[in-house]
Amino acid sequence: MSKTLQQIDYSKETEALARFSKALGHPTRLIILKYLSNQSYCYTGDLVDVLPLAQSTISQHLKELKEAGLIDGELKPPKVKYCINQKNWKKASKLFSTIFDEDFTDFSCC
Amino acid sequence: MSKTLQQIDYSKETEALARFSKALGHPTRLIILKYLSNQSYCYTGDLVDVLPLAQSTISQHLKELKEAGLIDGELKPPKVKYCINQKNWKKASKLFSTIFDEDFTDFSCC
DNA sequence: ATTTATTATCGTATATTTGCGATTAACTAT
DNA sequence: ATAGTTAATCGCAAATATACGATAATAAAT
Repeated sequence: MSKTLQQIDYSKETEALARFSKALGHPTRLIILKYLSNQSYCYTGDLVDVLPLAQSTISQHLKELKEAGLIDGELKPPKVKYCINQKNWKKASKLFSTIFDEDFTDFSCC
Repeated sequence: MSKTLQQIDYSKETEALARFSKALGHPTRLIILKYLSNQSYCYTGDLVDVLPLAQSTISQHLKELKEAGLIDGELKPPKVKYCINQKNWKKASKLFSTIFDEDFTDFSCC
């Protein structure tokens, strides 16, 4: 009686929220986003100067944030200028709001 | 010139937010939390009935949510009654709010 | 003491993530 | 054309995550 599996069809919203959450699920990436918000934009090299991680590692984290849609990269040769993707950031914000809404989970319980 | 590494000392808040995010970073766990919020509580078996996943897999996801502090489990032999951990849920809510605050990232950019 | 019901844990396989150094690619400037 | 600067990608290793079936644990009820 194996409960076959793979693919479960999650809703678009669930998929999206999981994606965003996963991207936020590493301290380094949170630091990057925080830095990015303070500076409004930054280059890869700025982060390499700030973080005690190899350039390749930081580049990888940036890639993940970009693939999750949370940041954009713009070519400014020979640099790359990163900034937060406002559209998706708002989308993420809304999705997290629904989760943490009062009536999502305000129960007397256990 | 290796940028030694491991351990980076992230702030408590960053660690906590990463932890919560990671726990939310899988669709199945979001479904579980959603279910849990609709029912206010549930047993493992309820989820096994609902989700197309093996009992052991679901138990594992519950464990992760529990270890992240997002849910509590109470023994009601032979069942286990799960519910959302309101205290940590609020904590998570606040942490995510700080991230998605207006002034965290509302810039003209790129 | 045995059986039943429920759930956690173990062992395993596979996939993904995280990190590194080395290399390549892209574009400037000489 | 060559050299310089910056960042992405490749290849690798180690750790973690995700799924499963099988087994163990827990407590109730017979």
